[in-house]
Amino acid sequence: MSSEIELTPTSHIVLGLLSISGEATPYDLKQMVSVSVGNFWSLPHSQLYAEPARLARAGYVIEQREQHGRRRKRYSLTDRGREAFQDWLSVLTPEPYMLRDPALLKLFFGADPRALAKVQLETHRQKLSEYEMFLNAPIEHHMAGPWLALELGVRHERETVAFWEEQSRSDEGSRG
Amino acid sequence: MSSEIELTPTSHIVLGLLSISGEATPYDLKQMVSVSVGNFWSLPHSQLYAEPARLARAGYVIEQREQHGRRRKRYSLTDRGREAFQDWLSVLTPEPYMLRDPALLKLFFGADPRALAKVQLETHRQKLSEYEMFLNAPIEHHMAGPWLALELGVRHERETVAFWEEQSRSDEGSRG
DNA sequence: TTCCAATAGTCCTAAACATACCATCCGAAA
DNA sequence: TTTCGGATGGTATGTTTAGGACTATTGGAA
Repeated sequence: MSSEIELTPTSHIVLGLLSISGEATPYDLKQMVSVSVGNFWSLPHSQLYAEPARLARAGYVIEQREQHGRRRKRYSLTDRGREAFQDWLSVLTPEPYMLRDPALLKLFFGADPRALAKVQLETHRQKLSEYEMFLNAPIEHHMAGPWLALELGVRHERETVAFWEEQSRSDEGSRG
Repeated sequence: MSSEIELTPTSHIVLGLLSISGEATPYDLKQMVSVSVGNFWSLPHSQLYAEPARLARAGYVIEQREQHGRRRKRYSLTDRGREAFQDWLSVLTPEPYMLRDPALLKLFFGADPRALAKVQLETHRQKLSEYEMFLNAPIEHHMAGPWLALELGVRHERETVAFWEEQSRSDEGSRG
């Protein structure tokens, strides 16, 4: 029965969140994503409805409808799903990462750095302070993984803010 | 005639490269991308065949076949294309940036940081030294945009390398 | 003169994207 | 007791992308 599908990053996010939470509706997933992985791996919420269904068809998760109210779909891992997730976690190959920053693109193609900086600083400072709030929150019980990911996020943001600050200070007429 | 299309980041990359080079075949674009924007905005080479054609249909570029040899298609900007590109360059909105790093995803979901670090260090050190070679290259004539983009790239890489170095040094059993 | 590597281009399918739209629930106020 | 709005929850749809697999052309060396 279970048709063969390719497990994509999206798949692993769903599997991972289910392995943390035990079970979840797409809406739950959406909430979880928005405060965690969503910070560094954005995906449209529609994916969080489509992907679990796809995983269910292939036997990685099971789908059960709630009995009352909206009869929402709740998903949880099957053994196959658990296994697939662990496999993915433990295979450490140098997969390509990808940074996509429209501002960087504009910078590259010659947009005015100072003008760009003005807008970028706003965005990135805000992001940074959001992250730092998490970092400084008095939690004694945190999971190592998310914590480390957050730390790298903060470092990137700090560096980015520093960069744009320099740009915003740089004087014009220094063309090569 | 020219059907209306949405200009995507890919479109702007093509327009931008054409505005720099005057004209180019898809293969040329491919080469250009691979040593420039490709470093921070990856796209499959097939896009560089499809996108110019799409832009041609909408009147942003014109397509002319070479007369001899392979009769390749050479593209160049129309006025409309030039204009659209400048418009894009000058509109500075806080568009979202995106970092997608499978390693970060694994880190988040609990992969062993030290094991991850081993692989990541290799990749990122290599990338960094590649960038630094560019930076140190004795060029007196460089364009400001690419140079700045490169600089930010280097800073990101340095930060990333530093992070993974710390992870690879961290001792195990320090769980919260 | 055929063989190979580099060059150059095409095509296909699944997945991702974006976003608009639709439906349900619940509590407050009219 | 209706009705209204906001939060919750979900679906549908048309493009675009991803990313290979595949094909073709060319020039040179054996």
